[in-house]
Amino acid sequence: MHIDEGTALTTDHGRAGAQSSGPAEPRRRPRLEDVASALGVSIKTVSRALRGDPKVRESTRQRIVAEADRLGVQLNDVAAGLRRKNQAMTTIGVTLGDCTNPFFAPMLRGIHSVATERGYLVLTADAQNDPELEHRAIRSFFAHRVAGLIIAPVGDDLGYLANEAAFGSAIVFVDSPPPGLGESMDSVTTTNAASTREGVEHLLARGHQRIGYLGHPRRGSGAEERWAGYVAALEAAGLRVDPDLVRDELVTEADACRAAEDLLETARPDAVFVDNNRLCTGLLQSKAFARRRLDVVSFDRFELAAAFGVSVIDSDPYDVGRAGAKLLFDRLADATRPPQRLEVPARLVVHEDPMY
Amino acid sequence: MHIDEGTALTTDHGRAGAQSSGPAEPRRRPRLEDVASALGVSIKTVSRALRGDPKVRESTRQRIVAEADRLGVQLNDVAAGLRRKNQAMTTIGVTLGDCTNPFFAPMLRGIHSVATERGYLVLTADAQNDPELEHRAIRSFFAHRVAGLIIAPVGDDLGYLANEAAFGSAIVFVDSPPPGLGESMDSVTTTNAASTREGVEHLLARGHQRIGYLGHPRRGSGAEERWAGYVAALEAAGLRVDPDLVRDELVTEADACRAAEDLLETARPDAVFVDNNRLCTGLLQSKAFARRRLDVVSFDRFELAAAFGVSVIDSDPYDVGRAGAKLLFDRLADATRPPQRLEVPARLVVHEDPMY
DNA sequence: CACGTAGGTGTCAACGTTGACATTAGAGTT
DNA sequence: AACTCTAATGTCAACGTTGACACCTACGTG
Repeated sequence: MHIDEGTALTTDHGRAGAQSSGPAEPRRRPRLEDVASALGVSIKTVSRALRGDPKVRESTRQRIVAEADRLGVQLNDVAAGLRRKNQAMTTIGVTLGDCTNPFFAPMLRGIHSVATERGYLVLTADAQNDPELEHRAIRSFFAHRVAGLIIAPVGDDLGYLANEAAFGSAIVFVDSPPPGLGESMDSVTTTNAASTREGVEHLLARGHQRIGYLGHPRRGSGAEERWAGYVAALEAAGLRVDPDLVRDELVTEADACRAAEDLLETARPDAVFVDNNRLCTGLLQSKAFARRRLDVVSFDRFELAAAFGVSVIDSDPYDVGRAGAKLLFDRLADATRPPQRLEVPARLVVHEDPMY
Repeated sequence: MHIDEGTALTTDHGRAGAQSSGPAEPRRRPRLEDVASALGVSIKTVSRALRGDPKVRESTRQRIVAEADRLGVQLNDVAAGLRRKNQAMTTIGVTLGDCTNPFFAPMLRGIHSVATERGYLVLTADAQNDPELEHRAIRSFFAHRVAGLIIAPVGDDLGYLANEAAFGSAIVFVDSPPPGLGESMDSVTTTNAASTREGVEHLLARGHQRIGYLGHPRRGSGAEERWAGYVAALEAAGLRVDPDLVRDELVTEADACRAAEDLLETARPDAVFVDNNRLCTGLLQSKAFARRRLDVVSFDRFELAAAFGVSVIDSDPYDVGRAGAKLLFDRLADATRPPQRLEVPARLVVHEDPMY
């Protein structure tokens, strides 16, 4: 690629030695100094002007901004980062246990929205449900000197983070509280137990007595709390938990699909509560469900729940994301305040089967 | 800030100076120098050892790695970035037109997978279908000195990127070719026309003649090509395009839902082709569809397509992501090669309505 | 008029790392 | 013994920015 004079646009600041044989020598990015020398001011003044420091005469500021625009000069965040306390970049890291979970996309959007407001960028990592990948991603994030971290954890011991927090990095957990870190960190979870109970009570109120349960492993992600909500609802209604109606330790959609075939065939529930959206979509894809549609309540929203008439317990993931990000920036602003544990309320969204 | 001797590591890192009045003074992160002085070698040697430079005696390397581990020293990517050509970080940026589109999550995973292999991190931005946000995100990315950029564009003139490419940044477009940049950049798209034609022919083969069309605006995202595929299939079958069967300029799910109500009620198609997944989920949520389920083929996969018996044209987004990321790193490795336009083949995945 | 004050601007030395080049020690060669 | 060669290590000056602090001017104020 040969860069000819016309490429310039904002202006041409071609590096003179045009007869250089080799091709594609990339141009050097313009820096503060280019503006400074063009205008006969110091680099420092340019720096100040571009960052909106008020200690610059308005007329100077305008000249500088104009020239910077003309040259296409933009502050180098990397260099600026190096100068900051802790060398922190204006970047936050987000690790997702599984980025294809439909819960996470809107959550990420919530995080983005807050980060953008504050002028931060978002690094993402997809742990693919593997604690080892999660750990590696987090290490990389710190090597990049993120200002903070939002973690939807998959590992069950993140003790190694305690270290990092001591270096001034803010850390917030979303979706599930900090495994292996006691109460010492900020987190955003949702009303797992109460909302599950509400969901199961909804099914009871519709006259169902035999309510199946599909759940993921009890550790992490509030699975215990959701289970507790299920138990509580049944007990309050004077019903016993029937182990035949329960399938847990399910992880993938395929697990849930298989479990659903089995559950619906053998235990014949009137209705089913599902502990998260991934498992619910598994259920919906089972032949047994297609044959005999029954009332379902799922934790977590998913696309098309309405079209299936599946009621969901929706802990608005966008809000979870925003709340998590806000918590992060608050902690960044004040490292001393006590750890916060936020609970975003989840609400039951009832959907009727559109096919009656 | 007072750095005390015991700063050590993975273990108990009580910040000793307990009597310090102000709380939470973060410790200083250990650096190469800490290892160097602990071992009586130069910083440079530590740098070499930690980066795997072979010009270090094996025994020295081991001592250094061990000590670095003990102290929790990790290379500072920010500082290293500053030293690199173009000050590029080991980071790539990804802008998504709409991060909640189910197409993008697996694509992002594909990008992550390649980036991780190469030791790069991924910055994401969500343009929310707003060209202005897209532009701002891209500017921020460059301020952070990303090595390269993967763009699923929403804006219809990204001419401002030409500049950046000249500074040595690699840029790849996914999903839709570079608007306003001619043929000058790498891109990954899919077989829009051919696969659409295949999808429509599938509907024709099932005996349908009146095939509705729901589509998004013709500019961008291969909408034109998809439309062309629809037209070609009909014409090949000796059918005319009936304008009553076509609804386009649809953007949101709600648009599609409304359009579907109208289309199904008034024009009474036998089957429908939908131009993307977002619109398809809109269709599926319409009352008209719930009442009268008909054969549907949609471009782009979405969760639960199988459960609805909707056939999809699946341009495996994971592969698109991987291909895009590979293109990016290839360009980073060789800026001079001619721009590549990759087409990932999309294949028709037929699903039968599970309810018969 | 000496003196403080505030508003602009500049100088200098970092930040943590690495490229270029210098140095040293030891082994091998004549 | 004088030499070359190589492997291993070190020194120094960047990279582009900003914090700390110095300076200079103009403008009160007593």
